[in-house]
Amino acid sequence: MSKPISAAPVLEAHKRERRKEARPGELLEAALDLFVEKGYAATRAEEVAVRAGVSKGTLFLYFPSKEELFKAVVRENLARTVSEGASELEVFDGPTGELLTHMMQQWWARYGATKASGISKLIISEASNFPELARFYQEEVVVPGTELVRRVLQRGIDRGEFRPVDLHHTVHVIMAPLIFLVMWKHSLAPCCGAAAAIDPETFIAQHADLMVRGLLKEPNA
Amino acid sequence: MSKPISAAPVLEAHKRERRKEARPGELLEAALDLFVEKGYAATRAEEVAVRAGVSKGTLFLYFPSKEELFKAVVRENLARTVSEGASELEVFDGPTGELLTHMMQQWWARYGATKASGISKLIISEASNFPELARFYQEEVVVPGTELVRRVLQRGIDRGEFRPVDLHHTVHVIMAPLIFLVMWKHSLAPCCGAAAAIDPETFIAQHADLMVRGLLKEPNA
Amino acid sequence: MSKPISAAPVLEAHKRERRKEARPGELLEAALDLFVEKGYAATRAEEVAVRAGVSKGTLFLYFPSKEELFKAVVRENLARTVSEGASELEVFDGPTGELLTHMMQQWWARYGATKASGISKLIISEASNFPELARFYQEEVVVPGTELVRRVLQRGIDRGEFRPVDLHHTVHVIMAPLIFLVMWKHSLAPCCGAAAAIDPETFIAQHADLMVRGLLKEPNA
Amino acid sequence: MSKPISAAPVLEAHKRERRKEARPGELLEAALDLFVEKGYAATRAEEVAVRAGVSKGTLFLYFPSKEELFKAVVRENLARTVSEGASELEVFDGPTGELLTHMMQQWWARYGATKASGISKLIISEASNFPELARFYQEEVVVPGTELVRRVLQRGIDRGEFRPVDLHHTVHVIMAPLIFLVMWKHSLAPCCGAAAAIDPETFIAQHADLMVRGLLKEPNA
DNA sequence: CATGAATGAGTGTTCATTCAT
DNA sequence: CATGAATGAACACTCATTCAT
Repeated sequence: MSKPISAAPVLEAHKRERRKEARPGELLEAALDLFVEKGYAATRAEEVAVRAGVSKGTLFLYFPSKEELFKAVVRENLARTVSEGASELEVFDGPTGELLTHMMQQWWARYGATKASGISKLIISEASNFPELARFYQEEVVVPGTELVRRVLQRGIDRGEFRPVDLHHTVHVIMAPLIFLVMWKHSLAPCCGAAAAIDPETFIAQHADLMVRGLLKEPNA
Repeated sequence: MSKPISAAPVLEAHKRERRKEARPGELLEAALDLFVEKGYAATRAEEVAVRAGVSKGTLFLYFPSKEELFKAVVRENLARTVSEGASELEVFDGPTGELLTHMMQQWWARYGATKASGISKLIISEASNFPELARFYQEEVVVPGTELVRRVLQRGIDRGEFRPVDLHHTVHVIMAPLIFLVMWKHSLAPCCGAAAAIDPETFIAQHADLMVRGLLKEPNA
Repeated sequence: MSKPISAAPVLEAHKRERRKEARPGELLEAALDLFVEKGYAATRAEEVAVRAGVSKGTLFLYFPSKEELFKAVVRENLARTVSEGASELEVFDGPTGELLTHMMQQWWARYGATKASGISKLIISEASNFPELARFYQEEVVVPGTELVRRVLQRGIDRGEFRPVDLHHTVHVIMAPLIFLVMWKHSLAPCCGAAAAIDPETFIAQHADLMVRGLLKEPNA
Repeated sequence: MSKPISAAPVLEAHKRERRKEARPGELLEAALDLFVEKGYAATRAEEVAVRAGVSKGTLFLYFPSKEELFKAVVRENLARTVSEGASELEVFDGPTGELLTHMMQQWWARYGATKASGISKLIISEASNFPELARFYQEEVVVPGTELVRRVLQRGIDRGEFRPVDLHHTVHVIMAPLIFLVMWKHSLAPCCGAAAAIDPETFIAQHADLMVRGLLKEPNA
């Protein structure tokens, strides 16, 4: 009952730190982790707060509702994605097949391999519950992404490297395995044994190789 | 079969001629629809019951819990998928490129285009919350499916039609756009405008064409 | 730890009684009690449920929200009030002073003295938080009530018993002490000592006497 | 008073020339407004602080809790009310009917019409949740107020102007419409259309006229 | 067997109150 | 003294599950 006269630093767990600037970011990161890991519904607001090192109340200090938090997570992580690869296209000077291969590898390295790729899985999983977000994703990510690939294909055709193809569907055929890879990584990959494991780099290399061979006018090499 | 001559209310009999043995099936169908459309968490047990035309209590008479209902939905629909295409491979006698193309088209017609494809979306969306199901799906669907494709590829290589390739990853590259198509159909497709719409048959045709061209030793014809 | 082999009737508290018909009424009554006693905000939904002998969930089975419960309580109890005194006016044949006195006494006996009068206090206390209800009360209770009194005054004037007066304000002057009585009963009365207590019947008698004397052309008797 | 010749930001000084001693008063005023307008529970502490132009923390620097703030608001405003009309009675020399009428008009002008009258509404609305305040109000306001009116009535009777009446209840009958007027002003008045509006001065004049006529021995004039 | 009224643990959200700065 | 970021107890409401009928 009597306090020990120990001089030990009793550093309290709850420091009530004050750092308004950092909080939203910390919360968004925690939320991204949990939403990706467990899905929107299975993630409790308090969990997010705790993982971010704050109390439940603090979460609602920065985001008016769980739904808004979710939307913020999506917007935050999509912003980075958009228009990163566009610059590659402009400066590249080699054969289009190499450009296409390079861009796919870059996409994986810069997005697919990162935690942020979880939001693609998230959007697709929760699309029906958040149609507004689905449309947002469609317009802000899918459309620009498709457009980018379309321009690469057009470049190949214009330069006489690629056969003329149904641009619209070919674009999706090129992107589909990339999206698949992200979905896989965030769903079945953690559950399936090492035997069935997919190595992303090899997978993309193989996909790129097949695509380019299929597109080239003269697949001689 | 013969009507009783009693004056008792006979109206009821007509309204519900539902055979009781069909109950579980009707519940599973209703559940599949709703789980696919809204996800596991966002689907309420009562909704399923109502759509199946029974009361809430009846649902729990056949399935001990919502979770078990979910698992049953998955197991039920997985059964249909497995081992349908195997027979095609045995009897087919033409070039492997045509076989591959044919099998992809059949897969879409018999599975992808049906409501049952929703369980692929379901599994992938809920994998982290139901790892047991994910593993089940992996073993019962993914592994046999990949095995099937692998054998087709092997056939092409053995017959000297296809180049020798990294079988493991090529198999996934071939399947990825199919899975993508299913996910797309059950997530973003309902939200995106007609302009960005994907026509499954064309998409698969284009995919198959590119794959086969990429695989063939002599892609002349 | 071991159960006694007593044969005593263990009648369980939670009988899970099934009586859908009665529930809304029971809940409304419990809610009326508590809202009147503690106000809208200070009354917890679960309290209402418990007092009605059901669980929290059951309350929301019958009323979609606490606010709707509140509105239902108001509507339920106001329905009785309206248009009860109208009939008196039609059949009465004596002097208008007596009619007025009689109606005031009846109003107290049939409404003021009952638990339902608490909703008048409720409305007035919560008017700013439920403007919709305030308007409802204004239109459904205040307006018809004033109209009734106005007709009584007009009768007195038409028959040459009362002086011609400012009808609009006189009506309110007549009703004000009645409303006051209800407010008093549900606010300060429970707190003030017996010395300051107001006897409703005497209060109304005195009020009626003064009013009638003030209205009569020839206050001789 | 003289500006420093420094180049330092001087803008701040102008914006907030608020003297610190005035804080509690400003908080009480803001609180009175909000409590009257929205009730105790529906008024958030931060709202009060914001309206008073200070931060949330400052409020709790001056008042240990929301409840104490509420009590302070009541006590503060009750002080003004008490013992204002007593002096009138002493010096007035005319007929008691005129005195009574005059006092009622004065009460409205000096209390009823002011924001302070809101506390009467407040007390009555929250009496059950703050019985201590109710008793306080009863003793400090109601009892002295009643006593004052009683003395006026007694004066009228003693001077042979008024009939002998039941003093206790008559006093309340006289005060009731005044209290009603205050309640009305702070509850239904803001919601009801102009048609049903009550003009306080006319209302009080009519009430006074009827009272005096009802009390006078010879209501001839 | 089937029903649907009833339950209560669980979750999102609010807000009075605290305290490091 | 003043601030406002942080807290956490409290409450409205949901929904899977139970069980008397």
